[in-house]
Amino acid sequence: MSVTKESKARTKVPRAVREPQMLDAAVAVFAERGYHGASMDEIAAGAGVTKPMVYSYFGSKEDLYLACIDHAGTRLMEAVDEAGREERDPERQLWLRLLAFFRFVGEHRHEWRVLGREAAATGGPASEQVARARRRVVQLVGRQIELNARARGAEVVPGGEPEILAQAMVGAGESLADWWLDHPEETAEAMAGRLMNVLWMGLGDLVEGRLWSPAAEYS
Amino acid sequence: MSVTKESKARTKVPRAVREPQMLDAAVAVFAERGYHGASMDEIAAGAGVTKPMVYSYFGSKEDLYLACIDHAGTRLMEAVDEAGREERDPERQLWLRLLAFFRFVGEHRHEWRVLGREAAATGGPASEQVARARRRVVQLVGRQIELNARARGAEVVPGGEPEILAQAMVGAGESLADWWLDHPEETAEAMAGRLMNVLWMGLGDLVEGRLWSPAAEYS
Amino acid sequence: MSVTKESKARTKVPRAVREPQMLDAAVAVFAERGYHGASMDEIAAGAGVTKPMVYSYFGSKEDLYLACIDHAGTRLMEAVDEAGREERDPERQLWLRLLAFFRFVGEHRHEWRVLGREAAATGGPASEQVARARRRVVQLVGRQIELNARARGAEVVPGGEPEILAQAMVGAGESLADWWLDHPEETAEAMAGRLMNVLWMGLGDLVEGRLWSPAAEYS
Amino acid sequence: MSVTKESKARTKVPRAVREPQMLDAAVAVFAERGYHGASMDEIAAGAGVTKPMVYSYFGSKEDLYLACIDHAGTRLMEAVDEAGREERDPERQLWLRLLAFFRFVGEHRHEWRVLGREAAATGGPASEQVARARRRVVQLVGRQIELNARARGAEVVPGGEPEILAQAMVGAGESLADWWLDHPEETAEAMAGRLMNVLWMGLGDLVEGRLWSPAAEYS
DNA sequence: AATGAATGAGGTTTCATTCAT
DNA sequence: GATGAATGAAACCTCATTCAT
Repeated sequence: MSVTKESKARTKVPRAVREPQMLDAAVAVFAERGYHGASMDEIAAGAGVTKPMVYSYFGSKEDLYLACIDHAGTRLMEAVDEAGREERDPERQLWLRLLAFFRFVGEHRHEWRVLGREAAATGGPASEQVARARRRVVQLVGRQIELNARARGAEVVPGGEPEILAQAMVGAGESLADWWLDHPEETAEAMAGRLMNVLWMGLGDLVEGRLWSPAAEYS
Repeated sequence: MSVTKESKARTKVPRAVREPQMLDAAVAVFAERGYHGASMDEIAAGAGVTKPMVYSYFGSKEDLYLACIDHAGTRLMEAVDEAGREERDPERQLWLRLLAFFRFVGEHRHEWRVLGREAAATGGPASEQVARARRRVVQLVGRQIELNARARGAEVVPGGEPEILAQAMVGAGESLADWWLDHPEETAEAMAGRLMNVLWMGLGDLVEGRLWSPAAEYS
Repeated sequence: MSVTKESKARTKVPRAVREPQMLDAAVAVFAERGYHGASMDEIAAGAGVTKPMVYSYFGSKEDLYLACIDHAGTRLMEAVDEAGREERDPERQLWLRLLAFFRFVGEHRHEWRVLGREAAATGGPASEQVARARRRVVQLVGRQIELNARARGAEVVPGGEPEILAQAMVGAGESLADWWLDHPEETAEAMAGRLMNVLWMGLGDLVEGRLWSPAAEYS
Repeated sequence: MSVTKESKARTKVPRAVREPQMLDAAVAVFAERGYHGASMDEIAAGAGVTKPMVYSYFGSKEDLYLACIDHAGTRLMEAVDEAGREERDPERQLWLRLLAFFRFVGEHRHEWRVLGREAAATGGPASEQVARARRRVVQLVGRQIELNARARGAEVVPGGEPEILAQAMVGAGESLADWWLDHPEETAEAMAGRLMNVLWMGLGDLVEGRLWSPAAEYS
């Protein structure tokens, strides 16, 4: 008399399971289409639920977008933060974190995309949230730079506040990441190395043959 | 006695005048809202005409977008190209062009925006056009780097092909430009100087106090 | 106390009910205005729903049109086919089917209209579908003619392939049907009789006083 | 000093030349797209003039349409009328006029199309005009039938008023004409012969081998 | 006589959002 | 908790029609 269980197995999935599914689907769609181009229909379909479910969980399109920003920002911060936690040498710590950044970008393209500048074009109050999340990343990089400066004995970084340099660094990183997408034969290590070279040694040193290389200083 | 001219003079403006008006309005709206977020109604209103006029002149939203890309890309290229045409010293040429770039960005925020990465999210054949325009910019920067490397005696730039470095450089520039928008108290010279510092001397030099400065070398 | 049921009962009608409602409304509007002249607004209003519902059910105007063609074509075929299924005498079978055709036209003017030549003017892939549906009707008539010819001992119908004669027959039928619309005092039997006369006996016989009449042969 | 004449040769074309050009273009577009589907832009372009010219000549889209109907109707009437003017034998006269009809259709597909049933679907006051034009054709055919009946000694045509038979005849003719478009290997003579067979001899005679043939009776 | 420029109204289609079950 | 059904608003685009030159 009992019906087989699989006939209608889509009922009563706990929130803890449904929510991440939706977030993932939303991140993927937002990354691919942008905020305005994304449709709640596609997001719901991608998560395997119906639209009213999405609304019941996240309230509105904008709120869902904010949740995506939070989600992606937090995960990126965690990955980068954890990467150099044990390391005491600031230069090596920077390297480890740059590497973690590129690995994150490589493995979570979608997440990084929604943090990118494209997202800021929304215009509504979501722009603020995106800007805040991005600023957190930039600040983290800024602190790292400051640390390195202090380690070398400089009280402040000359030539610009650390945050400005960090801004440039993050932009360079994102740009390189984009280039990476079209050249998947490169490794995260190679990409991180390039960024380290550009920023750490400067073009000036590069053209005179002074190369920064992880192998030269760390086993 | 005479009314201000702008109040309601919307009759019979020749095409050569209307078209740039529309292009400007379109660039402004696309920059502010992104491709998907922009509405033809708003663009038309911004140009002081009705929608059908815009369609009669540009055919479709996508075609209008392409025209904007072309317009902005060409103007940027011209500005940067002309800046260093007379200069023979590659380093100073790079500086002049960086400066021209920032001046262009400062004076044509909208134009630069539509060339940014956001534009690539359209998905249609417009993405190709945007990518092409951006690649032209990157290639120009790449050639500049190569020139500088050769001037210093290096056959090739170590640490990565010039195009990759250019990619990072453009990204850093765009990121700095964004930061600039929130800090308008800075001058284009200061911004260009910062980018020059980051890229030319390298963080490594910066933290040891070696500063590149235009004032030091050029009167 | 109770209000009439039809006033505003627009909530939650299941798909199996709404779809035919929409089809009927669409057939009516397409018949009256033609494909280009019909507006989705009017169709939706006719079905008592809003436009998005129509799109959600049928996808696009052209798809809705195709569905109408299918619907009408199938119903006409069924009516005509069923009419003579039990009859063994070919002549009487033809008569029964002609009668069924006119009855269908009389009771479903709209359906017949959308199958008419007007439909072919769409230009898109819908024209193909309309042509196919019409061809099915013509083929059915053609087979009927062939049957009659064989029953009278003729191997082939002289004077033209059956399909061509069927083509003329269908055209004559449609034209008579149109005339009928302006002269509703006539019965379907009278109309079918006229067509039978024209086609069966030929003008040549008619002018010599040889009349075919159902009453003369069938009680 | 004098400019070459060809540079701007589109000024001052007399009305007697322009008007037929426009009518022809309009007939072509209306025939291909139907009333609603036709655009004044396409018509103007097809005539090689600008839209305001069309409006100055014909007033409105509907008026232009009416003019097309008139034009086509008149030309068809003239062609058919002239065909049998000298002929005294009614049967041969019918044959000559049927032939003229098919020749007209073959050579002026567009004109015939706008007289077809498709045109009646406009809904506005134009429908009346179309109906009137069509009725003129049907009446002409009707008179022809009556003439033939009288020639054979019948006072009235039994089995239906001549106009009804004419209606069927015209419908059959139009349908055959449509079929003809897909089978251009047939000649106008063959088509007219088929229609003559269907209508004159009747299926009843055909299936018994009694064929009407122009060669048998007329050289 | 002729036209480039311009528009208001209306077309199809999509989308975020909400009921009623 | 979950969903099919439904909608209002707004998007892109077209078209018949009219001025001003």
